[in-house]
Amino acid sequence: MYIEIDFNSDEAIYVQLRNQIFMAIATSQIKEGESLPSVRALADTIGVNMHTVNKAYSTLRQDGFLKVDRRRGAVVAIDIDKLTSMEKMKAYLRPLIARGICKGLTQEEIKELVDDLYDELS
Amino acid sequence: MYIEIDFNSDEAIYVQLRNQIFMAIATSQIKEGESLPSVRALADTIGVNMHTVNKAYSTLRQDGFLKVDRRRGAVVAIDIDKLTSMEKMKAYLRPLIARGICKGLTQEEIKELVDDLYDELS
DNA sequence: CTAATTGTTATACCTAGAATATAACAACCA
DNA sequence: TGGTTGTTATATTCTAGGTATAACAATTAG
Repeated sequence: MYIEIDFNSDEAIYVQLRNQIFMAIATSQIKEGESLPSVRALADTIGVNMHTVNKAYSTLRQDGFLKVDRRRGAVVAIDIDKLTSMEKMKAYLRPLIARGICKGLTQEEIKELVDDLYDELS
Repeated sequence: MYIEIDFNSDEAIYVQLRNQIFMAIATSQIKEGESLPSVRALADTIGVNMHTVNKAYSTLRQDGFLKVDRRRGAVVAIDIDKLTSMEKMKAYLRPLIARGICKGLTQEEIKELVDDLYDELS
């Protein structure tokens, strides 16, 4: 798993980490049932504190992307709840779409971006 | 202009404010060339500090949504730069799409959400 | 059995950002 | 002239992010 953190970004490290894990799962670099590195190991390789990685893992567990097993560590286990996922996605999307409309982006242009990203990420 | 702030949200007030102004412009509640309330007036009506509103206005100006005129205040003036807008949108969208793919959302389902939101916001 | 590693929790500390509170400035307008 | 505009400056409080140790029970490897 290739993780790259931008320490000069205004985005929190644990958020960057979370997003990269999203992308790794989406692109099947990590698959359902496979284990992620231990919090200490990953923290060591990317050069951050153990608790920063733990926070990323904890939020991923809470949002239904991981399950933590004593013997296997953090295992990818997606909790599929389409209704909730759609609602969350809609809430996240709303201000972005509004921003795009203000900037004159058309419905088709935005959906082309979705197509591009969907291809890039799966 | 109807602004509603959730003081218990983990989202910064100036970000909520920015997003609601996006939505107000997208839905034509405020139109190109029209003025927004003064920083002091808006701060007073929603019950926050003047600088919080000023920060929202400043970022909107910097991102090309407003222009500030001494005599007319903050005026809606969209700086259209489609290439930059598309790139920004793509960067914002990427982790969201990745998250959706992980949760099993299909390309069509995501584009339906875009359709719904585009209708809702224009 | 022992030693090392696992996730987890707790505590303490530092820093940066968010928000508030005043205050002042020049420019504008009634 | 007096009030309002956007803007800037300074100071304070509070919270979140990140780091640093430390300890715990459970598991695993030697």
